[in-house]
Amino acid sequence: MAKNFTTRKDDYAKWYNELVIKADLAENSPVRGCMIIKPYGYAIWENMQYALDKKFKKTGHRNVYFPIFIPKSFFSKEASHVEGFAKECAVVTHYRLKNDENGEGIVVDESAKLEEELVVRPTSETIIWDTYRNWIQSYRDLPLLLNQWANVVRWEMRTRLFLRTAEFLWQEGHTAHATKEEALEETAKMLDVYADFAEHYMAMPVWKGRKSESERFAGAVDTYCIEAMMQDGKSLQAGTSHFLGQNFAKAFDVKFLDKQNQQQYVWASSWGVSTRLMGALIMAHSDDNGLVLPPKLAPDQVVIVPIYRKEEDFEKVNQKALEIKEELEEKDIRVQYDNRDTHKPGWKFSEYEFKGVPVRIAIGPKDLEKGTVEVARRDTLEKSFYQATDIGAKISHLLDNIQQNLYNKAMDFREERTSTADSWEEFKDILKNRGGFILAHWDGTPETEEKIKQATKASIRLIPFEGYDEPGKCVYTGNPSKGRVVFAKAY
RNA sequence: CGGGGUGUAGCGCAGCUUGGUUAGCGCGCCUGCUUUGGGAGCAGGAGGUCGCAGGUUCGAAUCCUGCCACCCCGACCA
Repeated sequence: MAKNFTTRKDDYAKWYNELVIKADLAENSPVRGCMIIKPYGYAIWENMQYALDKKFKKTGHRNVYFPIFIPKSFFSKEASHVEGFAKECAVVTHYRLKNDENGEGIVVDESAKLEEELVVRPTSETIIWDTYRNWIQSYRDLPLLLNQWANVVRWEMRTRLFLRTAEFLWQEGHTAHATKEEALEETAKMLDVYADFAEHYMAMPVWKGRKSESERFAGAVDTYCIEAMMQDGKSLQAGTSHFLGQNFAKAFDVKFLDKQNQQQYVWASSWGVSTRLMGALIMAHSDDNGLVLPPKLAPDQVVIVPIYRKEEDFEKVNQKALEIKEELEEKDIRVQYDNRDTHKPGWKFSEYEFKGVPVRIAIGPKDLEKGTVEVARRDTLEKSFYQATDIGAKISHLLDNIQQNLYNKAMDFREERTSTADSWEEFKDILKNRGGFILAHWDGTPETEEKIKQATKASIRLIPFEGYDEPGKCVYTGNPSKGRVVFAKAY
């Protein structure tokens, strides 16, 4: 049991904050709103990156890198895009510092003012589409399927580690296509990639759908998203994929000659996931004993702790532990053998439990006599003894089992906390007493959406692609509705 | 930017109301011995511009003024 650790029931927000700090994932930086991602947290992010990057490559994308600075004038070219991001942009205005003449230390050198101010990218559509103009002339240049891993800055008022920070890490895909159909297909395909990643790697079930007009990306024609339920019943947008139509092509004059020798504007998509996924991962599975990580993303899948009293015990235990480590590594299991004598076993147990290592193996003199090892799984906190023979296959199987169990648990939780509401009273009652997702009819107007949000703080998280399109009456106005949408309070 | 709160050792805090020896406590850290199957015990030790600046006073962590920083709750957002 972790010491001085807030429980979820006690204060969910505090539980999250403490978990991030105490599990050594990240900490606040000297710069307000920015975070320092620590080695353990970064290792998880690297595992996410690696898995996603493979999927991007497999679907035909290649990586590029565009500058962090964007000329201010680029931003004004797509009207709704500027409007969406203008309020949260950091701007570089000078390029030199100097010693203050009055001895007040280093100051900005006013004489070194930039001719054109540079915006620190909040997203890269503008600079990328300005460049695509030169890269695309013919239908033979299409499709152009590129992605970049980068940092972006959005000057947020209130921040929380991983969930919302002024600077965050992400990946942004930017694709160009000859036809609308192709661009739409790409938008849907990449959402599927995200959903697949969320479910199979993060062990986190997600809803797929489209955003309402008010939640749409600034500059997009349509925004698709995946939404996951956190353990407090709130929804977290885990990934977005945008159909940009010809908006950016027109703003940046990106045209190509088709087979009929006709000039046409290019069709576009963009899509991204960020370090926010770290927040999602933490809140999807962790418990009052600390972090719980799915084996596929855990930096260490197994930790081996040796138990001994005397030096001669250690030599024997150590030898066996090294054998087991090797057997596990042969099965491509990421394993850490912690034979430090600076910490006691009990301390190590607590430490790795708090850090969410999926499986712990303890080996002591008694195990050597019996030919066993003690195996503890983090997800259920169960301990059992395994015969040490063929340990690699057994643990490999156990890791698969844990991965699946985490998914099932998250899915059960989501199902249990998903309701349908057919009246306004019912809608309010569910939000107040149960929270979670509510499937309800909506008349399709931004006005109603806004009123519901004002009244309940719940917003439309997504409009499902399929399966919920039977007509009905809006839960708020009673006006005709084309189908149910998903309402929830959101991060 | 509105409302609330906090700045004292690496971290978490007490002390401030009612000014007065050398500023304390817990965790962590260092040394030694004993320990090691769920966060060890004992002994010794290191570590402080009390957020910053000014003022009141014989004397300020403590009282007064100004400033700064950070956190929480709102408005904005992936």
